[in-house]
Amino acid sequence: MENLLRKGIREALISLYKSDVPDESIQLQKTRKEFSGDMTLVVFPLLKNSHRSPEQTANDIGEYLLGNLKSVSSFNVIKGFLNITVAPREWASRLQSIRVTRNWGFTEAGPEAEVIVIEYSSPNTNKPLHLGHIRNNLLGFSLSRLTAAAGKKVIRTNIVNDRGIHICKSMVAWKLFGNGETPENSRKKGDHLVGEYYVLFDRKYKEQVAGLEAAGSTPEEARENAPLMLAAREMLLRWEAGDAETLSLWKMMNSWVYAGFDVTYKALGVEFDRIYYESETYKTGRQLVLEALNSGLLFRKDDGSVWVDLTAEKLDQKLLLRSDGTAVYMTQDLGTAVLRYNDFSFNRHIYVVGNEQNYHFQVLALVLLRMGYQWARGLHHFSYGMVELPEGKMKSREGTVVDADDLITEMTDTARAMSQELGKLGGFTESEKEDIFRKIGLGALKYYILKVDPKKNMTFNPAESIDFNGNTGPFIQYTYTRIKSVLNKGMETGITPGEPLFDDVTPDPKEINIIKLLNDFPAVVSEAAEALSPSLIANYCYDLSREFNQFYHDLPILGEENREKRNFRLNLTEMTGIIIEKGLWLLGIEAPERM
RNA sequence: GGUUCCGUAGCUCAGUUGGAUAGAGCAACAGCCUUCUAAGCUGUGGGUCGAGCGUUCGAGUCGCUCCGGAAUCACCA
Repeated sequence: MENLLRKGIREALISLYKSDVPDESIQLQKTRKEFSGDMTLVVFPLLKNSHRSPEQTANDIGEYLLGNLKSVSSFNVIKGFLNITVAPREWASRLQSIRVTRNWGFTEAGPEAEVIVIEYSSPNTNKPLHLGHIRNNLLGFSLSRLTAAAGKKVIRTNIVNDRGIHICKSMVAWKLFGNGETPENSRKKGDHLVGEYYVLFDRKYKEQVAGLEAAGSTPEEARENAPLMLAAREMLLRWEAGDAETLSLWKMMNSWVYAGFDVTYKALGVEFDRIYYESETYKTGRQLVLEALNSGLLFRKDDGSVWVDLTAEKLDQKLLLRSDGTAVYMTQDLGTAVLRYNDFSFNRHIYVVGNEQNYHFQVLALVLLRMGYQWARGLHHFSYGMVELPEGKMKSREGTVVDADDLITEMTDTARAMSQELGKLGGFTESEKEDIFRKIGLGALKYYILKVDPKKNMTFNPAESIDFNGNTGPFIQYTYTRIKSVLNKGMETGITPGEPLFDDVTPDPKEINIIKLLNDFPAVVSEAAEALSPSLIANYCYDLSREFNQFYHDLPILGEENREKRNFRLNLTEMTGIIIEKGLWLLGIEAPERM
C-alpha cells in the first residue's frame, strides 16, 4: 500500500514538476485520527521541486494521485499536509494478502543465519530470585524470541555465580546452625532454605561484631576477626584447594538451590539452551589473564596483583587478578566469553544485565579487544533499568525485597479471586481453572514489566499491586479469548471463516483501523528485534486489542446479515486472534482459550 | 568530581527516521449487560513534555548550558 503510493507520488513529481526526489524526501505517514484520510504526505520537503506554496503543491499531487491511482478515493489538504484516503475496497484486498502471506514478519533461521548468544538471568546461588531477576528473565526470554523471529539463530545461556565468599557464608551458617535441615525434611524450597542461612549468617555475624566492639575492638578489627568471617574465609580457601568435604557440602547445597530455581524458571516459563557455571569458567579467565600478562598487554603491581590500563580509552586501571592470584568478577567473565565463543562462534553476544554494570561491560569488551579477540566487537550489553519500590530501592536488610515466588503466587491468587468475583469459568475442572488463573496472573505480571521501555527504571507498587483492567496483559488475553469465543460460536452454528471473497466488500472505518494494524505487524516485529525492545510489541498488542474491542462492541460479527460481509468480519477476527497470539508469544505470555 | 542513563497528566507509562490540536490506563465523575464474554464499551475533567538557549518551514524528539533523580568509578559479584 505504502509502496504503491510512493511510486505514484514520484510519478506525480516527475509529471508535474519534471523533477525526481530521493526516497527519504517522500515522507509518508499514517494520518492522525482527528483528520480524515489514511496516509499523509508531508509536502514541505518537496517545495524545492515544485516552487509553489505548500497548499498548491499538496493539491497538485493530490489531483494527480486521484486521477491516476485507482486505490486513491479522495484527498484533502491542510496546510502542508496531503491527506490521502485509500479506497475502502483496497483495504479489503489488503486483508486478503495479509491472510495468504502467512509468515507475519517471522523469518526462519537459515543455515547462514547470524548466531546470537543471549545471556540472561545470571543468579547467585546464595539467595532466591527477586523482582529484579524477574525483569531480567522476562526481558532476556522475550529478546530471545524476538531475535529468533527476526531469523537469527539464538542460543539462550545462563551464567550461574556458584562460587565465592557469599556461597561460603551460607555453607558456614548451615554447618553451624542447620541441625541437618534439608529441603526434604523442612519442606522448604531449596533456594529459600539456603537464602535463610545466608541471612542467618549476616545476623549472627553482626552480633559477633557488636560483641567484639563492646569488648574493645575497633569496628574494622571486629569485622575482620569475627569468628564467622574467619570461618567463611577458611571455607573459601578449602573450596579453592579442592577439599573433598567442603566440595560435597557445596554441591549438596547448590543442588538444593538449582532445584528451587528450576521451579521458579518453570513458573516464569523461561528456558536456557546452555548453562555455564562460574566455578567452571574462572580458571580459564585466570589463564587468559596470565597469558596476556606474559605478552605484555597487562601489568603487575608490586603486591603481585594484575591490572589492565585503560586510561587511553578514558577509563581507569582495572584489577584482573588479586594479589593472592585469585580471580575477580571480571576474570570470570573474560573466561566465560572466550569459552562461549569457542562453543558457538557467535556473531553477536547480548548480555542482559542491569545498568549498574554498564562500566563492567564496557571494560569487558575493551579488555577482550586488547587481548586480540576481534569478535569482542559483537558483545552487546543490553542494559536495563532497576525495578524500584515507591520508597526507593529494594533492600534485603529492610526486608523490602519482593520475592519472585511470592509474587508469582500472589498474581495467580489475584487472578483466581478476580475470576470468582466475576463469576467466570463455569464448567471447568479445578485443574483447568488453575491453569487459566496461572496464565492470567503471569500474563499480568509479564505485561506489566515488558510494556515499559527496558532502559528506564520502573516503579513497582506492591500495595496497589498489578492491575487486571485497562492497559494490561489480561486485557489482551481477554480480547484473545473473545475472539476464540466468536470463532467457536460460529463453528457451532456452522459459520466459519471461509474463502475470502472480498471483492465486493466495503469495510467500515473500524475494520480498516484493524487492517492497518495487522498490516503493520511485520514491520513492528522487525523494528522491535532491531531495537531489542519487547515494549514495542507489548504496546502494539494493546493497540490492536483496543481497536478490536471497539469493533467488537459496535459491529455484529456472526449476526451480520450480508454473507460476504460476515465472512469478511470473521476473517478479520481470525487474523486478529492469530496476530495477538503471535505478539503474546514474543513476550512469553500464554494466551488462554477461555477466561 | 569523571562517565552513563532518566525527567511527559495526581499515579503508572506510550509517543516510530523531527511533522498537524502531545496519547493510553489507573484514580474521580456520568452513562451502557434479554445481544458474539461488562477483565469490556462510550463520555467529562486533568499538561508551560524539568528550565533556558540554539538548529529548522516545523522540536516531547536533534545540539549546548543549567536544575532534579538514579547508577557507577572496590583486591564485592
